[in-house]
This record gives sequence, structure tokens and C-alpha cells, in this order.
Amino acid sequence: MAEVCGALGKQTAIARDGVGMYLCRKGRSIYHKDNVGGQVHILREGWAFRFTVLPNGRRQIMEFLLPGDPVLLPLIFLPRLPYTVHALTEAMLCTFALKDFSRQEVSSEATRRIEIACTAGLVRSESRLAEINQRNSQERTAWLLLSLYKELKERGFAEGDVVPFPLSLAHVADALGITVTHASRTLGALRREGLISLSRERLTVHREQDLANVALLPGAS
Amino acid sequence: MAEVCGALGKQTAIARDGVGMYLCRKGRSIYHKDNVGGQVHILREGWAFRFTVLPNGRRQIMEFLLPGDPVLLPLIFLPRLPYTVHALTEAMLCTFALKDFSRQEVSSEATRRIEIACTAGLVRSESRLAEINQRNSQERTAWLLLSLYKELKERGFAEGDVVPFPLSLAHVADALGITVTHASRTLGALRREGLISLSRERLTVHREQDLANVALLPGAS
DNA sequence: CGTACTCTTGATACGTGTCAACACCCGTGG
DNA sequence: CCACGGGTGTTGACACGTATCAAGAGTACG
Repeated sequence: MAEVCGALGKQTAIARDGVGMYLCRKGRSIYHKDNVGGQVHILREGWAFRFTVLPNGRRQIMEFLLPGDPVLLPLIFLPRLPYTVHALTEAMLCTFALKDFSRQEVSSEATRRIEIACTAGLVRSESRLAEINQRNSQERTAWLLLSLYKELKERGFAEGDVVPFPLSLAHVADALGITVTHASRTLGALRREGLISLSRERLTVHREQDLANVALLPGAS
Repeated sequence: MAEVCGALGKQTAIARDGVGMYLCRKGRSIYHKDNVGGQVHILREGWAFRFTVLPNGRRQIMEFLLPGDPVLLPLIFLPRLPYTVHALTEAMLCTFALKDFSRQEVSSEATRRIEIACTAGLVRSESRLAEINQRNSQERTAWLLLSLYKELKERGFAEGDVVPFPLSLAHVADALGITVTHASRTLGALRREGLISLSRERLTVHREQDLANVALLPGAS
């Protein structure tokens, strides 16, 4: 279990004793909101995304999950969560039974790390409300691209200023709350301004600082 | 401390030994995002709200806090939070030092309750992204009024179909990500349709079911 | 070689923001 | 007591951003 808890920052986990591991096809479900007593996963390879579907049929993507991310960590504290998680690409997952996280199984120090990782993740996630809700579509789009770009770069998935980008326009649109059509126009504008390139699942950020300005991010001039 | 932990559901806390208690004027700050090592509060009386201000100057109100709510409970796990909390009305707060929550001070059962309350609060809060981002202004407004109404009713603050409502238009607008002007129009429409009345800090919901329909809430026909 | 899906682009309608003016309420100070 | 001033809510005219609908090009895949 030490391995699991060590992974809760943003590093890759190492699967070991008593721990399952499986491959999930692109587009398949990893967790469904009607599940109860699910397991906690760690995404070893590939991408996933967490979303809800509203009564009116619209889908809100809350978060994209990258290799190394825990999947639905709060399940440790709550028996069910109102989200569904799908694999965005082919994904390799390792699984931990919830009972392995009981007080008897983990040290007080490990519990503390789990609490912190879980809370920090939710706080960051909640902050997205402000990032999205108070910006127009161009700013939102720039914000999404830039935050994925920076995260991927930090984790060593970048080659120069190029990062993998398996999202379709529908994913971008549903994450930002705009239509596919408009997402296309907005991305087109960012391209035409020479800020980014985006093709064949690869995103290139040509002028990071300018993109940050468009995104209205702090640290921008 | 048993009292504190018992209060973490949605009940009112009872202040006791070693616990501070103070009055906060309307509009004054309860917690500022640059604080470190703050205290955990429970809102005994009055309302408050939690928000962030973006680099572009726009304010996103994340949540309104009602009597009985813990204020920034996650401070137990994280040294600082990127939110500011202001009193919306005159507010009575009771205060707990963070060290009172250390492992030595509280039982394992109480720790568990805190973890659950903290996580559940953040999950609900994160869900607001979908509620807001995927709805138009009329639906958002109906949703906000209805969720406050139902919450207040559950906690016994209603007299019939009337609940206290100390929010100004600016609060509504900043919570929903629309302008004050437009919030006024939207509320006007809901009034004209006979769904609600709103005056002198009192909200009346005349036809709850119809309001739920407008809000696109589940449980609506 | 189709067939379905994704992306792009255009024309148009609608929702929301912006700016401005004004009414109203309320606290303040003359 | 009244006059003033600021904050808040309402309404109108207009501009702009985004959705909708439709068509077509590009791409993946059987």
C-alpha cells in the first residue's frame, strides 16, 4: 500500500501485491454513477474523463485524467459519486479494493496523505467553475489548452512544445459548455493567430505567453 | 469536540469549552485567501458566501453558507484555500483552532465524520459546474432560487412558502455568471410568470413544481 | 469503395452584455 | 425636518457572442 499512497501526488503508481490491473478500451466506461462500493483505480497509461449528464441531455465533462492520476479517489470516503468516468484512449488501470484503505491497513501518515490528495483534487476541481463560468469561449478554450499543456509538460509528456491531445471537438465543447460548432470556430481563431497548432491528436503551443494572455491567466502581462 | 463533529452534517453547532465566538458585520471578511493557518468556523447565525476574484476582476460566488454550515472545513486538511468568505448578513460565528482537530484530539470515528462531511461538501460544490455551465440564464436563476428555497425549508427557516433571501442582484449575478442587468430581467420574467415573489429580502415560491421544470431539475415532469 | 463520423464554414436567429437613464430606498448631514 | 448622495433595482436600445441549422470536405474504418 505504500506504493499506492506514494502515488497520490501526481506520480505514476506501481502496481504490486494484491492489486488488479486491466486494460480498458477507448470509449468504455471505467466507473458509472449508479455503481456502489466501487474500487479506486489509478490510471497507469492513457487518458480518461469524468462527467455527468444532465436531465436535458447535455454532458458536462468535469475533468480530464492523465496517466498517473487516481480515478475517483473520494470513493474512499463516500460510497458513491455522481460522476461517470470513460476512457478517452485505450487505458491501463490498476485497481485497489476499498477495504485496503481501512484504518487497520494504512498508517496514520498514509491516511493523512490520502485526505490531502483527495481534498486538494476536489478543491482544484471546484475552482474550474470560476475559470469557465466567468470567461468567454475564446478565453475558456485557451485556458483548457494551456492547462492541459502545462500539466502534460510537467509530467514529461511533451516533446518540445508538442503534447499529445486525444480530445475530439465534442470533448472540448462539453468540457467548456459551448457547442461543437463554436469550439471549432474558436480553435480556428487560435490557430489563425498562430498561437497553436492542432492536428492528428497533437497539440503544439507556439507562443505560450500569448496564449496565457488570451486565457486571462494570472502570470500573464 | 464531540459537539463540533456532530455539527458537521447540516445541524447547528453548540459552542463549548475552549471555543471562541464572535459577531461579524454584514459585508466584512471571515476568511481571506491569503490567510495561512486559519481557523475553522461554524456559522451559527446569518448568511455568508464563498467566492474568488479572477484576474479580469470578475467575481465567482461558489456557494452561499447558511446558519449551521461549517465555513471552509477543508482547512483541516489543507493549510490554505483559494477562496474568500464574506458575511452576507450580520453573522455569528464560532471558532475552532485547527490543532483541536489533530489525531490526538479526536477519535477515529470523528475523523471519519470530518472526512465524509468535507468530501461530500466539495463534491456537491463541484457539481455546481454542471448545473450552471449547461443551462441558460433563466434555468440557472430558477435553479439557484429553488435550491436555496429547498435547503432553507429543510432547515426550518421557511414560513409556509416564504423564506428569507438576503442576496442582492449582484450576488445572484456573480453566482450564476450573468450580469446584474440580465439577472434583473430574468427574475422579472419569473415574477411575471407568477412562479415567485421577491421583495424586502423575502422569497416566495408560489409554484414549486413549475419552478423545478424551469430549472430543468430531475424530479420535474 | 462506400459509409459513418468528425471537422469546417456559412447564414441566420436568439440570448446576453453593454451603456444609459431613471426610480427607489435608505442613511447621512445640514 | 428636509435635502442630498450613494447604492440598488428596473427598463430600453443596441451591439456582440453564441446557438442553430445546413451543407460540404476530410478522415477513419469496415
